[in-house]
Amino acid sequence: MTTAENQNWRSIRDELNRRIAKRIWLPGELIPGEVELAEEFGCARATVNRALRELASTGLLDRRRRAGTRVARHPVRKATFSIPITRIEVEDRGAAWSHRVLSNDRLPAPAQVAERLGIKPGQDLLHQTSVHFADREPFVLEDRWISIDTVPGILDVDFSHISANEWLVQNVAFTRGDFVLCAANASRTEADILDTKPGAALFIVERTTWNLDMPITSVRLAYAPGYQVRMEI
Amino acid sequence: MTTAENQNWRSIRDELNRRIAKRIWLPGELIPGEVELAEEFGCARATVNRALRELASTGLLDRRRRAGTRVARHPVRKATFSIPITRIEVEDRGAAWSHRVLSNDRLPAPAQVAERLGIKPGQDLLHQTSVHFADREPFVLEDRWISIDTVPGILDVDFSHISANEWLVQNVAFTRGDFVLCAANASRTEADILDTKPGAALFIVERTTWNLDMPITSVRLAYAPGYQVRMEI
DNA sequence: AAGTGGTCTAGACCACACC
DNA sequence: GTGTGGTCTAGACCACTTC
Repeated sequence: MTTAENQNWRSIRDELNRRIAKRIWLPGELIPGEVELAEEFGCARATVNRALRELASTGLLDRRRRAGTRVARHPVRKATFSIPITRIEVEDRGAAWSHRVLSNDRLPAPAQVAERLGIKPGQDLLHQTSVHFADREPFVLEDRWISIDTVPGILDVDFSHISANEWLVQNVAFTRGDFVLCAANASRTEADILDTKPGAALFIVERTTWNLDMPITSVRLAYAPGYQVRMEI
Repeated sequence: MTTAENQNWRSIRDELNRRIAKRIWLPGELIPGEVELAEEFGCARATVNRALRELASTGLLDRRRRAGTRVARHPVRKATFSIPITRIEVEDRGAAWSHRVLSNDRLPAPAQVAERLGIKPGQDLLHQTSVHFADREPFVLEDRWISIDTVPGILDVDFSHISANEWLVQNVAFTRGDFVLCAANASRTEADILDTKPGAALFIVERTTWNLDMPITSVRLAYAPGYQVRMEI
């Protein structure tokens, strides 16, 4: 019965994955329990558990106490989407990064921004707009609101060499973030800044982050045409 | 030293997360080893290991043998991006789903499609274009190439009630996928189909999937204006 | 060489969900 | 009640990396 000893959890995961891929186990089907699989693979139950947990975390299996483990009927697979520092994102593309601050003002929070951050409208925030460049070509336009309450140090930062993005990432940890991805036509102003035509399709990322329920920043990133996000599963 | 017994790995994870968020441990700093943390929390090393592994998997910690565990300097955090069945995506928005097949032809693979799928140009594929509707409003335009070799059954499917998307998800497991997200201006044809104006900014998803190195399908999804992808960390 | 994380074991008890 | 997964333990050996 034991066909292979010295299995590690990865090889067990791969074998179970194969059985799902090859439809040896059909969607919705109950698969053997941890104890039975441990016997089959000649390993401890904890090792099988590790493999099953990984597959469940990618959406391939549904696990419930008492009910057992089933192959997911609607395999809503999950891909990871990473949030890099813009400077590093540019440099990873083999380009030289630079940036320019367009505006930097203390302003009361507009209603929409206050709602996103979960604060009272009118609270003092730092509003900054800036452009990041890749080899002198506009790369992304950043429109950012920062909570002065949470991040008082932001008022003393010299933004000539470090962007608000990178300063925040390095100086303020965040525990929670909301993200919205969408597409939008460039306004005249955006087109001018990004060196494109009004109406050009821009990839937009809106990101709001908190640190333990303290709002940090809400930012809208408008990427120059041609920008792509790549992911793998 | 032991401040709390009966800790589970989640509470240990949360406590370590708090120390990172509060900058008790600074970015780049070496944190105590597993043995030491296990003593502090009064639990087994494996329990601490579980908590540390979770934090490392979200990008908050960098772990290396011999070198120890450090707080990530550039916390490239990861969000999960799920790949739903379009029908379910529409219904989750409280709308009624329907779809219409615009074309369905056996064609030799164009070079670009062949390259994406990793097959020889000219190989026979099924090319299908279709529109999904949400409450009779165009939702997404789908341009799909399917490998007949890998999925011969696709030729016998009645697409009047099930979309290729859903049929494939339910009938062909996939083990690997590439995704590209970007924005594009609607062509005249796309605008007509999606009931918008030429030039409108469309959110584009290009997705290619394989099952154990057998190519399944490559699809380009052009979402009607207003579409957003939401994620949380 | 030595210290760190990576993994595995054998066993145990618990929580939950279905009976 | 009862069976399943969820978690924990105490110990062990291994793999990798830095010294």
